Amino acid sequence: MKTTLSTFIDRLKADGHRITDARLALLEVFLKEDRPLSVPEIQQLLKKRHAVNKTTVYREVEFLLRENIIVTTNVDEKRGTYELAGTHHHHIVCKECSTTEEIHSKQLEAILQQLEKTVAGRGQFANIRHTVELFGLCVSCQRHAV
Amino acid sequence: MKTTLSTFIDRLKADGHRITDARLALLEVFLKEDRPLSVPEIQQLLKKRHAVNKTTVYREVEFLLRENIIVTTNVDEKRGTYELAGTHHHHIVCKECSTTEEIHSKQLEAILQQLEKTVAGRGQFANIRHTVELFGLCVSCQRHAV
DNA sequence: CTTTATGCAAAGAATTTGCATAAAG
DNA sequence: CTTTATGCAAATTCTTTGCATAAAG
Repeated sequence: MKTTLSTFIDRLKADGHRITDARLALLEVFLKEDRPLSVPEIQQLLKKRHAVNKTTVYREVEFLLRENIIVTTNVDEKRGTYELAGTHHHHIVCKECSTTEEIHSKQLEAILQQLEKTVAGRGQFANIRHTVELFGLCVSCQRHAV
Repeated sequence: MKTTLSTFIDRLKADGHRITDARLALLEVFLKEDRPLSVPEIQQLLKKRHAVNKTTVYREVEFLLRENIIVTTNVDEKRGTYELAGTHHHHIVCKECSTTEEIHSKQLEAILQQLEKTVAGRGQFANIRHTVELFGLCVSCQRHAV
């Protein structure tokens, strides 16, 4: 199934949530960018179309997490980063300039699922999710390297 | 090979770096705790033996990263976390209380190596490293869950 | 109307920077 | 001595909180 704005709107309405300008704006940004975004980045991107207050962005991100519309990624050590949930995949991120590419590996996914099952089986943890990120130096930054 | 304090000291001396109290204290904490630590955590732990200024901790962490003595982990979305480099492994972290357990999987490691090789082969990224973290709810937090 | 979302201001963390001093070797 | 490391204060950046107002349905 394809992820579109109206899918999300329907889902939220069905669960009795309100459709507000800010909420729509956030969803559009996530759909358009289709990559991990931090709150400051989202705010920056929103300035162009429909400025949303910092606090509201933080709260809306929490809301979208609760609704399982977005998930946490770990492409930035120091800031929370989020992306649409449907599109589960991993990234390779440039250590210097943060350029991001997606990585797809069925094999990796399979191993991770198995691992999660094993860990869950031990009974120590439930409700497991994972993040996998690769980091490297992109071509352009390799050239400019010292 | 076992990782001991004197190994690190020798390595640093050999590279012409100074052995200072703060540097030793940081190394000891990393060796003792053997888990991902954030700068605020390190500072807290150091208070007991040999208090080190915040700024110094940040700078020392950068130094140890440059020397490849510690590496970045991603167990905390919002803060930088670091652990000794030799002991490469992954973690499962409780979303609620941050209790951490190690995860070892040769299979996972093998896939990741292969993946890194593939990505490197495309020529777009060099010098690749990865982070893998699982997140879940630990037994104790499952009980207290709403 | 009633509830949920928003914005603003202020507080709290985490991280970084500049500069003067101290300590290592 | 010379270089490298340290500490302190101040500035930045990211995130959270309280409270009053606005908007959704």
